[in-house]
Amino acid sequence: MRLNIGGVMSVKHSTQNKILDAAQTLFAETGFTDTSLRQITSMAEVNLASVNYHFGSKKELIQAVLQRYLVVLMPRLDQEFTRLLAVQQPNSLSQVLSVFVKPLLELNKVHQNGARIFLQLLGRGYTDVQGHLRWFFNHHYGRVLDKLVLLVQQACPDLPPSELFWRLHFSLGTVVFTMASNEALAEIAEADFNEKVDIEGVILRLLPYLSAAIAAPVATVTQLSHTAPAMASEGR
Amino acid sequence: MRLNIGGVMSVKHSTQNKILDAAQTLFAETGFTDTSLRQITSMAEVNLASVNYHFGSKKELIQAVLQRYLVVLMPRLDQEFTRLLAVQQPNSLSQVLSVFVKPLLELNKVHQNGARIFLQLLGRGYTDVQGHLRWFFNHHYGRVLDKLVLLVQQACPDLPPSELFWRLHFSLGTVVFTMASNEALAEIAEADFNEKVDIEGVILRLLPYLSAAIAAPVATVTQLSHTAPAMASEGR
DNA sequence: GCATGTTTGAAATGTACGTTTGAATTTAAA
DNA sequence: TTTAAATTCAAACGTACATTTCAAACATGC
Repeated sequence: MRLNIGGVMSVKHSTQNKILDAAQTLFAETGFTDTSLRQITSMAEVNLASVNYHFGSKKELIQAVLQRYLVVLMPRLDQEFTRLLAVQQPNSLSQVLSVFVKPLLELNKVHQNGARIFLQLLGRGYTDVQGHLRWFFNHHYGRVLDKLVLLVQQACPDLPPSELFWRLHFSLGTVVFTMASNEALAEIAEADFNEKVDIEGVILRLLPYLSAAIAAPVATVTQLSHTAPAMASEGR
Repeated sequence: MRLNIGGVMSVKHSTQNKILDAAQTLFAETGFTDTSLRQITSMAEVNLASVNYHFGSKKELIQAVLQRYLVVLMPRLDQEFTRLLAVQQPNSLSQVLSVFVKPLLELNKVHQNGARIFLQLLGRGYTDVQGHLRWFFNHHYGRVLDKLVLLVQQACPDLPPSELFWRLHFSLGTVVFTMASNEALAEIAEADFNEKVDIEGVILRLLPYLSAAIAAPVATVTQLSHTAPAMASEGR
């Protein structure tokens, strides 16, 4: 297993990269388990065995596809979070969420449509039952996300920690699902509203939605009992 | 293929129902494609061939699993929507969203933990690439959801239709993703916050979040250009 | 230009899947 | 009790999959 540095063939069109390019496209479209190595290698026009030769297994190929983007994105995000944490005044929620925009869109430099593809892959990673991906992600990048939680906590001091936990996961769901079904949604939007929406358009639509959602007033017991017959153990 | 009405064996423990019960559990946990008929039939303690005998194919089994809940839920929702549409004053957004709570929780009468299982299945149906499910759903229940769109439109008259389209799908993502990963989330919540949360608790936490999100102020061009370098074609 | 390590190629291996088959068994009506 | 239909059962079928194998082709350093 060699890395082909300075070989006659450019790194861009090496077998490894042809595999990664085909894999990310098919993974984003169809999901990890529903994409076979045969589809990948035939789209990449390489031999079936080369996947196992270069990456070891399908599992490791999936991780390699994600790593291409994560090694660019996460340090950028970490840097932004650290910067925001350093300022004296706590940042507003929309300020905090806005720092995602640039680093995400810069993934387009990693690969054409990199931002869209990465977010779709992220969606697949969470909804396909890829246990190893959850571990992989938390193990490598858990620290970075802790900073995000801290920032949101500072922006919404009235939000109980458990409520914040749920709302951040609600928000993750919003993003991840939107990106997983991005293709279908964009098609409908164009057909019904004659509105061409790219990944940047979607991200910018998400920001005010998520800002308002995360900072929403916490429901009180009396409010809730108006709308539902029984109550969960709220006042613990 | 017979229907076993009034036989000596109660309908509840008929082969068909044993299959449906095992299938819904495994489908909700692992997804449709990642659950094999062999897993289902061995959990249900029935013969492998009985799935194809009673349901025809795996595809039709998936639809039958969902139908058990949809035939109960959708008429109830339709009734609630129609009622709200009949009143003179437009309803508030939280009023509109609240009508989901009761019908959803009544799915617990269909089966133990029916509400949770149904919502998990719904999530799987949207994230697994089951094209036939999208068709099946729209074909049978598209009319009901049109009423929901109308209600939200009345509750948020300032929201442009295309923005409402996106926000409703964002919200669908929130719900669907939350339910798909409900198990993991509930575990973390209990470990980190010593907080036992059932499906009702999650639904009630979702309501204020979604209300605020859908009704969020629409970002203006000037607001957006502060947070991002380039602009999508917003003022179409 | 030879030798060595790297990469590709075609074929085969073993496993798991959805589905089908046909005989055996159970059920319920006559 | 007889009889015909409905259901269950074990086994097999054909297909698709990830992975392995090993020989051929290739590149690279001496």
